[in-house]
Amino acid sequence: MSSPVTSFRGPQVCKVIGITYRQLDYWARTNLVRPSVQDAAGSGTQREYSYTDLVELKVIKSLLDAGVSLQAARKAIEYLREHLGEELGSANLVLQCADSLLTYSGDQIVDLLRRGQGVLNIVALGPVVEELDATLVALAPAAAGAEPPLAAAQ
Amino acid sequence: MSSPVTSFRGPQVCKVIGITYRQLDYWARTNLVRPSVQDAAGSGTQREYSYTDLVELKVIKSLLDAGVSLQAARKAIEYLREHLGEELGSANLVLQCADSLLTYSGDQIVDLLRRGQGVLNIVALGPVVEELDATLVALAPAAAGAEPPLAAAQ
DNA sequence: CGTCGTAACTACCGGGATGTGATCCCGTAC
DNA sequence: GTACGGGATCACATCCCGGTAGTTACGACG
Repeated sequence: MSSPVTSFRGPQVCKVIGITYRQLDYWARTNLVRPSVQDAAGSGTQREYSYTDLVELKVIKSLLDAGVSLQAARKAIEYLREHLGEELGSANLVLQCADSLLTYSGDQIVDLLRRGQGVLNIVALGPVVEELDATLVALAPAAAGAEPPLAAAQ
Repeated sequence: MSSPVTSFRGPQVCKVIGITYRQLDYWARTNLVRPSVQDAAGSGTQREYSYTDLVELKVIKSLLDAGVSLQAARKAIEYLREHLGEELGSANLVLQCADSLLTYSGDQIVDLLRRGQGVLNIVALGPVVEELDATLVALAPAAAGAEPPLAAAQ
């Protein structure tokens, strides 16, 4: 029995995340998210993204939809990339000025607001990952039977 | 005894808020924040901003510093403008997708995070107004003895 | 080998936002 | 009336971002 597909080609990624190919291309070329399975090597080759890449892309898309600039999203993803091993399902990615951090309770956020000096951008990662997984399942035929590793691991 | 100055000219506003004249000009011309005391009428005239204008400008600046786009800030300010009469010192301006709202407790924010679908941008208005007032006091000579109405009212 | 489909790549363009330098215009002082 | 300072306005340039369309190149197929 063939193993589930765990890599995704560019156009599939666009469909799953809800972005244009141009955005994906620009984000790859400017080193925001390069495909970690297989990067492109010129015309005719293909980019292959991992599930983790998709999580990052999904977070970026959520931030952009919320009105956060691409520049700020870049910084946040750099931080997230260093903490992907942690339990994301219950974490919140918090952007505070140029810093990012993960919080795991509402109290932590309230505390940040009280001690902070203005603005927080908060990404609840649970819902983001859930929506990603749901989209992967819904588009499974189109994505060649791709199986969300997080869902499978649970 | 002369009454305290309660309006601010363009360059003073730039100094207080920490933005360039170009930004102030662009924001006025594009109807983000027009001076409510006296708008410009061509070269040689002067814009005069009220304290409320300064609060709005300060919130915008805080949002931009946090990486929020000007477009998203526009929406937020439209909402804030309709609720300025409320107790801002203890309120949090929360941006959720295209909607904005004011919350007054950490519990409300935690609840929004649980029920929401991704990203919140939160402006703690207390610290923003406090920093504005502190800057006005510190620059009082430059701002011709301007007195922060909120501080005076408290 | 030629053709085709697919995806990557490239170039141009436009919109948003802002920097920079120059010019315009008003109010004030002499 | 002239000069000046301050602020508004204008024009051009730059950067970021991404849309659009055309070109390039690879692998599959006959």
